Amino acid sequence: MISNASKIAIKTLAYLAEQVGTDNKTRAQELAKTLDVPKPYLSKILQQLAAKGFVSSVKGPHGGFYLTHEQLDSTVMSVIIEVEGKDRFGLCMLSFEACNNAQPCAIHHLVYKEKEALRKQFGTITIGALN
Amino acid sequence: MISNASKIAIKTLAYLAEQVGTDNKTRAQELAKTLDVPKPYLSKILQQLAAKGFVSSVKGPHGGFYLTHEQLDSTVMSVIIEVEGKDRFGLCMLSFEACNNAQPCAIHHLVYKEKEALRKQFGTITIGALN
DNA sequence: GGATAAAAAGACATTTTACTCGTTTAATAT
DNA sequence: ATATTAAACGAGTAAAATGTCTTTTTATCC
Repeated sequence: MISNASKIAIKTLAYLAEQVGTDNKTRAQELAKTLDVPKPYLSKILQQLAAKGFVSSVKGPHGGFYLTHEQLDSTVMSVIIEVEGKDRFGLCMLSFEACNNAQPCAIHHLVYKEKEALRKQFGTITIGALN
Repeated sequence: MISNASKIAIKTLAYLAEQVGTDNKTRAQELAKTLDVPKPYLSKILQQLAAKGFVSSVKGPHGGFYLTHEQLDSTVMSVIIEVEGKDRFGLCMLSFEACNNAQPCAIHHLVYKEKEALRKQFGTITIGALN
């Protein structure tokens, strides 16, 4: 229901959230091993997230990735949207432009409650609140 | 949340369901135009569905696609699974093998209710009950 | 300042999904 | 029977998602 890149992003940020306070940075190498995802792909995603301020990083010896307290407050939804470039949960499941309660697609009434609920959940929960 | 092929399949079957009783077959040409989807792609999907008995077809002049009364009873879920080859809604959103209430992933408790609800909706609703 | 460690950057490869096209097969009407 | 119509089949193309590799930059330690 979300892309692989989103999954990796969420897993990684959830893991880094647990490390906040320990004054530890975590290398991409280690993250990849711990989370069992390909390191180069993970790195690419982390770069994108770092560029947009969702995660912090330092280069060089003893460098790595970490989260500030402020970064714990990003919502999971904002992370997904950054990674995927769009809000899957806001779109009509059959891709009708103007699908709504008044002009519903064939499955609108079947799914809109759940879709809205997921949207609200992801829009409310923060990285820091995971786990 | 579902593939484009699934969307096309659902739209098409929903449309054909409306035609049941009129003794009309609908050509791929016409379906493509009405539903505004590429005809060759639609044809391919319909072939797959026809091979598995989700839709009926006749070749030649005045041929086309149609649904029998029995075919109205296929669930939307079974159509999605046929087209996509898997059940997206049954899988963990973070792709953890053994994700469940006892051993939840980082977002399990955030989404499992909605995921189960969608699964139930799609598993219950039939093509004939759409619209 | 030089060696080293680690992220950043960007080009490249693979896989999956989406979509197209040309030919064959089968049904119908005449 | 033959022409016509429309689905079936199969190969091929395009785009997006996924994943890899190499080089460059930056920070740190000595």
